[in-house]
Amino acid sequence: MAEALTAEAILVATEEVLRRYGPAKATVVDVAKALGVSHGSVYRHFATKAALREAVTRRWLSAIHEEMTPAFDEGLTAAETLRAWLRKLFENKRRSHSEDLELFTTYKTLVNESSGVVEYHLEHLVGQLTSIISAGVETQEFSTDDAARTAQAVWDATQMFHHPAHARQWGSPHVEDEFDAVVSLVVDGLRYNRVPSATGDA
Amino acid sequence: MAEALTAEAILVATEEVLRRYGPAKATVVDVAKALGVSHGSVYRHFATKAALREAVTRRWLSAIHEEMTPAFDEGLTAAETLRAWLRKLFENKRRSHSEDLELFTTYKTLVNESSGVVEYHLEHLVGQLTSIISAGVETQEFSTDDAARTAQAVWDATQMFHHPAHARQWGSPHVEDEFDAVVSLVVDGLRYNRVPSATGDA
DNA sequence: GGACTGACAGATATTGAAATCTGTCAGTCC
DNA sequence: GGACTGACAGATTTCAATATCTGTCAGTCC
Repeated sequence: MAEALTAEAILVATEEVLRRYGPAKATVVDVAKALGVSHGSVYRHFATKAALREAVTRRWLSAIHEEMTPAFDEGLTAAETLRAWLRKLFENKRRSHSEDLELFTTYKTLVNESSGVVEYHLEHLVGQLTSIISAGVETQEFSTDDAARTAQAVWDATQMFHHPAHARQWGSPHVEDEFDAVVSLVVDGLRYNRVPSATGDA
Repeated sequence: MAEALTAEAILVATEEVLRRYGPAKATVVDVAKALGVSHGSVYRHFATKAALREAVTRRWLSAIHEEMTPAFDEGLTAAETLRAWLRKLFENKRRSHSEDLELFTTYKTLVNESSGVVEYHLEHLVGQLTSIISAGVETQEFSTDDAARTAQAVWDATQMFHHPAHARQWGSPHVEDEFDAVVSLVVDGLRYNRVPSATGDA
């Protein structure tokens, strides 16, 4: 008798099937075939096809979490840490988009299917941003009375460079400059050493 | 004999047909039927179906241009003018999205079909932003060495509040707060009265 | 007895023949 | 003679039959 069928093995096989056939064509029967079992066996580990896909999505997103965990290098200012984090996120997205567009599209589809998982993922990343900003507030480099709210604002302001809806622009020769311009604008907005404006706005 | 068939009349009829049937079902034959002419007549004014749709798109976008022309009220600071302009854009988009989702979706489809028209539209709006920012630089309220580049950055940073890909979030109870947070962050980034940061970032 | 199979019902997707649409143009009508 | 028509060819879409897939479960096999 072969090794026992594990959830892990099913997830690996599902990823492979998704990669080969794409999200529209990948079936539970294909996954079972790839594993050399009947498709009924797959259902002993995952209640539905949707649950199986969601597990794959969760797996993929948690890899991003690890990859993105911010490095608080002692020699770096908060602005540098923030800039590096945003750049790493952008580079990762852009690379996976340009190097394997098909797979990128596949995961985009999966992610759209399970909004709950995405929400958690986004909260996690904004949480990482919050910790970077909080560290900057601690050293009086940044100023904000609500780090979480400001982190969300930084996230929102940089959507162009991580939200897949904007992926088409990632190939443009101007993106690089636009990224720098937006990040600079945002970092300037965060800075502490600012004299109160003479003409405050409502 | 009835009035002569004009391009204008065809555009109006096309808008109506698009509204009723949606972009997928609206045909040139439908437009001709609505006008009481043969579909061959429509082709005397528009070379292809795509050209007809593009003309409708152009018409719709230029209405937005007029609506968005910024009001340089003497009593307002540049920050207030900028904030008001961004808010008006957001409110318009949000309203047309919530009040007639079907029509909003229809125009989203049309816009995706003719990328050239959109590019011009975006350039026009960023141009309006540029004039607002330039005015702020003139009064020393804002600081930038390249108003056009900065305007593009402001546009990019506020994508969440005007790009249709983010429309789903416009219904969330948090959007209002997120809009304020992003705009405040951006306006802070633009301000002139800033002491050079002690620890500049690379 | 617990992991697995495979046949099954209802739901979903595929396919190809028939219908409709796009774009053209010779001909009709003031 | 210029605005318009309507029949036409090729491209696209629709629709219904057919095939495949999802999820279940009674039964098989160590």
